[in-house]
Amino acid sequence: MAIIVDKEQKKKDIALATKALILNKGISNITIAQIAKTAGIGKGTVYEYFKNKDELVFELVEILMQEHNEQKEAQINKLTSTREKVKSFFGFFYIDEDRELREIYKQFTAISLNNPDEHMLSFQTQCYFFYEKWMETIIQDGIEKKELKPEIKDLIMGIFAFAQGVFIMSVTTTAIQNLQQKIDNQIDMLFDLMEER
Amino acid sequence: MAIIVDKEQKKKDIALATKALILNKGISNITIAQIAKTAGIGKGTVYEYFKNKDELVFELVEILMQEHNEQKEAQINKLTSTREKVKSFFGFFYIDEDRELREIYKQFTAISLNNPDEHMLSFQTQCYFFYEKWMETIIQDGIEKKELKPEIKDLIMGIFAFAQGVFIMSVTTTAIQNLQQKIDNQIDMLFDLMEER
DNA sequence: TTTTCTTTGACTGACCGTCGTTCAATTATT
DNA sequence: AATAATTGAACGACGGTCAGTCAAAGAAAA
Repeated sequence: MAIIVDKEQKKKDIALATKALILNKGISNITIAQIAKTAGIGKGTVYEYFKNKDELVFELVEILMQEHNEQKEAQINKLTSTREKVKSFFGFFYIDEDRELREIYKQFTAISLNNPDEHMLSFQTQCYFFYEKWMETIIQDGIEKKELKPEIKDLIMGIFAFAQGVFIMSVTTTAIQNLQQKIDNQIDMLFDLMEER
Repeated sequence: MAIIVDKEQKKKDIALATKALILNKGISNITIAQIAKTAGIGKGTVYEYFKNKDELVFELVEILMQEHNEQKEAQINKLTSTREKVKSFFGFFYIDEDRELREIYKQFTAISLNNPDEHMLSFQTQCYFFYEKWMETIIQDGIEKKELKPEIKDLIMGIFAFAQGVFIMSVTTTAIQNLQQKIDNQIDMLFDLMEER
């Protein structure tokens, strides 16, 4: 046999090595040559691990989202009120700590809109159901603690789409001045309607 | 003197000539050479009217959105109930007649996410405020007719973001089975809460 | 008025530089 | 020796540029 490298690990290493570059310039303004140089490898090697530039962003999204989910779960577990848990969850779209993932997510969304690639599509679908399930457990907990009316279930997933939509607007227009306020308001309105008193 | 062409008109002509191509293949999978050939002009001429490929999509969005707004306004004016007016408004995201604009809008959103170009940003911002104002007049009318409680004003713009978000999800995942149902449901829930009885 | 000259804007495609992608050669390891 | 991994030169496709061509139309001359 010969050298055996952990392909998955090296893929991650390359992606992480170019993270800063991608965050600062955007994947569409970077060349493969730059990527290779930054990662300290040859241009051809990039293609051993990635089909194309877009896949680099995909890999980064997967890595950062993994990290993010773990951190967020720990954060949310510290909270007691369901309202605060939900706000923390959607904090992704505005809190400073998540800025990097948010930037990558933005670029990833642009890629997804252009090329409905098989892998990316199924990944995004998995994410959707993962977050849906997660949110359900948070809400179910609130219902069982008699904090919330059961009808909230029908409405909570709407916040998902709302947050995503207003985030896109905040990037593509100059009309959204305070993203946090917009999202928190929506959550507050929902909870004001759905809290047991 | 020499030939004077209506630059604005010719720009529109070129954009419309390549509409089908852009709709079918997506702007990122088309070459300038193809565009020129399809429009029956030289490659250099394309650059007389457009800075780059992205601007072609921008031009198409402007043209089709103009048309769309006029048609939609006529449609909405035929309706009487505020709920139906709002549903018709957001029908943009799912009705078959708007498929072309929707496809272009999708590509335009991807472009906007990548390059926060000055002109596009201000165009999107204008659109945002235009639609906001339009929606306000529809809602105000409903309030004056005692169909709706005034509090609906705080909630209606949320539907905008929601619809945009769920539309993006319907493109980037396979989780959204029935977009129309999702949007109509949200509108119905809002109106059920906000109708005077 | 007719003819010729001059100017101008529109248009073009050959050309250039860049960049994504490939692959034959090389290196490293067992 | 055999195999895995790496590499960067080479290739080809594409976006964008620009020097030159052309047709229209006013200006000048006859």
